[in-house]
Formats: sequence, structure tokens, C-alpha cells
Amino acid sequence: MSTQPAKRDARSKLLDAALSVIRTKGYSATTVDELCAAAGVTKGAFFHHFRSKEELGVAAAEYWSETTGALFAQAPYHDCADPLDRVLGYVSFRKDLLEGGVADFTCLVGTMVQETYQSTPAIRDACERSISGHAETLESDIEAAMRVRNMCPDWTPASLALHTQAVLQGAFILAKAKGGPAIAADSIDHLTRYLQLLFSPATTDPQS
Amino acid sequence: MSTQPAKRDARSKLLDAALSVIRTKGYSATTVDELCAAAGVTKGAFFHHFRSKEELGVAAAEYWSETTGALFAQAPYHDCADPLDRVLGYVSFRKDLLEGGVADFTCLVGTMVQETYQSTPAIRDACERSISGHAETLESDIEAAMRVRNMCPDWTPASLALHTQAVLQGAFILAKAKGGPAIAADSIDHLTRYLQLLFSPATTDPQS
DNA sequence: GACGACATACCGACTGGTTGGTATGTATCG
DNA sequence: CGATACATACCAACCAGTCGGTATGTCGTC
Repeated sequence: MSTQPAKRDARSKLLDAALSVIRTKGYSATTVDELCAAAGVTKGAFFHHFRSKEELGVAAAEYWSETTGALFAQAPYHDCADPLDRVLGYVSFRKDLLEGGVADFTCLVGTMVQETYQSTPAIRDACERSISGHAETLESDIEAAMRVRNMCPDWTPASLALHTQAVLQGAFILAKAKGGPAIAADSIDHLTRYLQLLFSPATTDPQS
Repeated sequence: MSTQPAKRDARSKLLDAALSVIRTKGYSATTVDELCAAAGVTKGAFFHHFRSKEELGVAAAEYWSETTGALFAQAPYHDCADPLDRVLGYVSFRKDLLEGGVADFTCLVGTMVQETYQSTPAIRDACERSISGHAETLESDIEAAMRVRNMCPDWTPASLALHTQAVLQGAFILAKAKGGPAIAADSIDHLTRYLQLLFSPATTDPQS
């Protein structure tokens, strides 16, 4: 469904505007009028394509999943032979994305879910699907890396995949607080170090 | 300054209400009327104590720093002899706090900074002070743990202290997305595992 | 200890601008 | 012609902030 031949119609202009405006100001503080102005369309066009602001929020989260999904699917780290190198390559790729203003590299759904998790279940669920779906793309590589090393740890591939997302989301919060990507990069370095230690042959099963 | 004899006046009722309402709905979606209703005071009282909603946001962040600061200052993990045990005890203490509804254990300033980092510098700075100030309480223990082990790694105590905050903030986002603290606990377990590996005598200097 | 002057704390009706949403018109395309 | 894709005008509710008022100190003076 969707993915019509990419015409520059009002709907996709609104979704593109939503990504940048909501990442800058948050969902609640973003007004429909502002979105229309940023997209260069009228309010009539907005409510033609979306029944409500909430529906746009859900659509924006799905659009985010599509565009970022495509970005990561074609990233070079998938070519590594060792599955651990693919995981480390993913993290390194995330670090490379830390460029430009804070609003340019932070995560739409991480921002939105904070504001909507209680008030707007539809948006929260869309954000949850986006985060979990993205984390799942890491699971098979994590699992393969474990199999290669005959590891049977007390953590699951899913929990480690989600942990990488937690570190990234937390790094974005710190970047927003400090006004730049420097600390986010430091935190991603700590994540890389954790993965290296976790999969290092010396310490396959440190306890139990 | 401040710390008048803790009278149950309108100001502190409003600050208490702000902590719970803003953590539930976010800063932008929280209205002044709603805050007044939750605190059981009138709008006149609100604007008597705060010149604007923004000023309340700053005061709420500072109030958050004070109350959480007191909570952590009297926590039992400070009694451990080994500085690493104090750091691990802190993380374990954070895990123990994951109880009740999501709005009860998540972080006010982590939530607020996402919405205000661009639009409201005063609130962003107050959140930054809160996060960084809290992280600093970990630095001396991290530094001591490094000294005990004669470690000279390529990361700083400050960056590790902030990394713990990134993991916690990210864990809160995941908890909000998934509707419960389970994944947050998993992520905190990964953080504990990282600290143990990082300070384990076998791997003091894995590279360079 | 009565009294005036002033400050603090709070009340609640009101306001002007904003916001999400609607109603209706129109142009283009198949 | 009918459906899709917009545009324009409009509205009722809401929101942050204001303003005149009251109740309660509290400090100095005589």
C-alpha cells in the first residue's frame, strides 16, 4: 500500500514538514497552521488528507519508519562478513549521522512518544512499532554473532537490540540538553565499547 | 535562598502538581488551568508566584533537582567501601525505582528538554543543569574506581557518568513506548553489565 | 494598644489572540 | 459527470495572561 510514484503532492509535503517541525518543537507545540505554512499548503489540504492532527501524528510516525528504514537498509554495514562487525557497523553508522543541527539527527518517534504515551495511544503505538521494528533489524545479526561465539548469556538478542535504541534515544536527550552532538558521540562510543567487551572471546560468560 | 520553612503554600502545591502533570502529559500539553486544578489553587495564585508558564517550567526543573537530589543523597549505596560498588549500587538503586505507573518513575527534565530545547532556552538550561548536576554526583566514585584499578582508558569519568544518564533516559523512552518498566529494567541490566566488564581486572585496557 | 501605611497572598471574572476543526466553493482529471 | 484535490472563510473552544478586588499580616508611631 501507499508508495505512489512519489508525486510532490500536499500529503507528502505535509509529512516532510511534520518531520522537521515536530522534531524541532515537539508534537504538542506544533500547530496545524504552522505545519501548513511549512509545507506551503492550506488548511483545507491538511484536513483533506488527515482527519485530525492525531491522524497526522500517526502517519508521520509511519512515514518516519519508511524513510529511516530505507536509509538503514541501503547502508554499507550490511556487507560485513562477521555479524558482530555488522552490529558495530550499525552503531558506527548511527554515530556518523550525528551531523548538522540537533533537530536534524534526533529521532521523531522518540520525541513524540514522550508527549503522547498517556494522552494519545494511537501515536504511542505507532512510535512503539517504529522503534521496535527498527530494533528487530538488528536482532538477527546479534543472534548470529552469539552463535558464532557459542554464547549462552543471561540476556536476549532482543533486549540488546532495544538497549542500543535506548542508548541512542538517551544520547539524543543529552544532545538536546547540551545543544550539540558531542556527548551523544561519547555515549555511542560507550555503546560500541560495551558491544566489543560483551562479544570479546575472553569474557563469554562472566557470571553464573 | 529559598527553602522557607516548608509551608503548604500555593507555590509548592503548584510545583508538586507540575511534577506529576508535566511528567504525564508533557510541558506543552499542560495548561496553566490544569495545573491550578491539580494543585487546588486559582489562576490568580499561579500568576502571583510565577510571572509566566515558562517561569514555572524553570522552577519545576529546579524543584526536581532539589527533591531528587535529596532522594539520592540519602540512598544506601553511598555506604559501600569499594567505589565501583557505589556506582553499581547507584544503578541498582535506579532499577529499584522502576515501580508504579510510567509517569511515576520517569524523569521530568528529560521529558521537558525534548519539548523546549529549541523554543525555550531558559527551560532547556535548567534541565541541562539538572541532568549534568546529577551526573556529577557519580563522577568522583567513577574516578576513584579507576584510580583503585590504575586505569588509564580512552574515556573520561564525566563521559561515563553522562552515559549512565543517557541509558536511563533512553530506558524511560522505551518504557513509555511499551507501556511498562520491563524493558527499562533490561536496559539498566545491560548498563550494569557494561560497568562490570569495563572495570573487570581482566580487561583494563582492551586497546591502545 | 490603637491606628495608618504598606506588603504579601490569593481570588476569579475577563480578554484577545490562537487552535483544531468545519462548511462550502472550485478546478482539474478520467 | 463524478470523484479527487485542493482553497477560503469561518467558528466555537481554549489558552496564557491581566486586572480589580479582598483578606491578612506587620511594622512603625504616638
